[in-house]
Amino acid sequence: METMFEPLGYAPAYLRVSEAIRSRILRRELLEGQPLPTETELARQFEVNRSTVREALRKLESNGLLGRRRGGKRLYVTHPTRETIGGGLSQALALHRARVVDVWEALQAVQPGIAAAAAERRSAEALAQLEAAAQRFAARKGTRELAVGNVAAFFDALGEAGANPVFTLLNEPLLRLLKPSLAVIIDRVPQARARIESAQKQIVVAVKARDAKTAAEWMARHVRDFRRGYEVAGIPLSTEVGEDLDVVS
Amino acid sequence: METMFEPLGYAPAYLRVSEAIRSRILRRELLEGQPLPTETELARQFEVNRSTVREALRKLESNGLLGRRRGGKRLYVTHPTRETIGGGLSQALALHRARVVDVWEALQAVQPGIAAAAAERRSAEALAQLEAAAQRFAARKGTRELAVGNVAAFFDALGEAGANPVFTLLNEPLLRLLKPSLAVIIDRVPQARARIESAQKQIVVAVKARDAKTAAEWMARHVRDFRRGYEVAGIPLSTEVGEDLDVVS
DNA sequence: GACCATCTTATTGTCCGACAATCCGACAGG
DNA sequence: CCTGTCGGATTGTCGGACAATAAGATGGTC
Repeated sequence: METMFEPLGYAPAYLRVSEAIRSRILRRELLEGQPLPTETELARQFEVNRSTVREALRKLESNGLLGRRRGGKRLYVTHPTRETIGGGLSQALALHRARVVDVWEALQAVQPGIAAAAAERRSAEALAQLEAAAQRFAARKGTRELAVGNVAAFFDALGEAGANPVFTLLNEPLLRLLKPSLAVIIDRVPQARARIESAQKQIVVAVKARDAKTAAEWMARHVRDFRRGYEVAGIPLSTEVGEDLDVVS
Repeated sequence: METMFEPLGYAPAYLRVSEAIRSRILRRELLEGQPLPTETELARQFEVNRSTVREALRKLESNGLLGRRRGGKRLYVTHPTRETIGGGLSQALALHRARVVDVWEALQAVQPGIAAAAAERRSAEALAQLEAAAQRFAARKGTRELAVGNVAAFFDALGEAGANPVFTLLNEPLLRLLKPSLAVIIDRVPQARARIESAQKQIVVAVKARDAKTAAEWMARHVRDFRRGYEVAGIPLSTEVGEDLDVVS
């Protein structure tokens, strides 16, 4: 027999509490930055034990809906940041055995669109950020790690310039996953830095001129270059992206 | 003054416990499907109180790294599902005030790539799934909600056919966010169903023929059609995608 | 042996009360 | 205005308790 009846949903108290808070945050009845009542107070209002409240809070905390100020004790209403999302998503992708070629393919699909959006809508400040990022990379100073960070910063700035939160949020996990292999490329492929630098320059010019088509084309070329980088560096495309096991909270 | 010193990091016990378990899951020392020791046992091993263990478990649970079987009591090691990720991401996008135009733009960027990947790599079963989804939509029966569900199922099947976990995971939240507005389109635009049906047919043909280029082109057209749908249906593109406030756990 | 009902035990969900560490805000002094 | 001090509030953690129920063992039936 097919499933005729759903199990009648009994939800444990800690879930109901976390749902209650979550829904008020989503409904914007609790605003970002606003401090949450103390645990004791919440326990009083929900008429449950403080331990139960704490379990609910831990859920919301790791969803990025609650957070605390640096070194602080109280919880504040927060919205999930790029980092929160990026951490969760890249963790999930690592577990699903995503390979560098998968991530690269996604990058190839997404980035030209992002570049186009950035060219169309970039503000003056966003453009400045983008130029700054490109220049920081072009300075060529610093370790491999720094260079990789600067590449990521360029993509981030571009995403930001597109003023599309979807792009901004999707960018982060992809870059995070590519970073390790990108570091290898920069190490092993002598001309990598120069090629990246020139691509960034072209993209900046196009974005500055609000030329979406050219921006997208250069970006497509740029991303294709990464793939050649993998080949030249001798990184098998089927390498699994490994989560770096860093703390995500 | 610039930040000269990092705060020396003290992590509360519940965080250290959850990190310890998380890292063993990511390292695949704990395998999917494997049952976790009981709370009491974990408390014994970590030498902390059971309440502390429980807080750690709640975190992992809402990260999708632990879950329980239907109606079950014990926790098992899990990998984050499409739904888990999709829930979190769409919630985040809703909070960041993503608008339908933002989501649409992302769809426009991603979907042609997905269609191309599907055409190149689709297995026989995946193709069958895709055809089934298209036929279910073409049947035209059922409510608006059912139709919307079938549209989403088509995109899902396509993502699956691409055999790229990145695409699979990115697809879900975008569709979830579009669903409500898509429902309005199907309601208000008489020719919507017919246009979707024909686009799906063309895409299926291209995927079947392993013709990546055509698949991508039709998909691009298909997505562009959605935008026209918004206009005809009188949905402002700047409408914020509203999270439906459904339980995500 | 395979299937089923029943019983026992183990485990989870929830509560209570307690206490040390420490963050917060106020307040006084240079 | 910055710095040092102080009391109170709040969090992190602990131990112990108990009801509800899922999981596993037991034994009977075909």
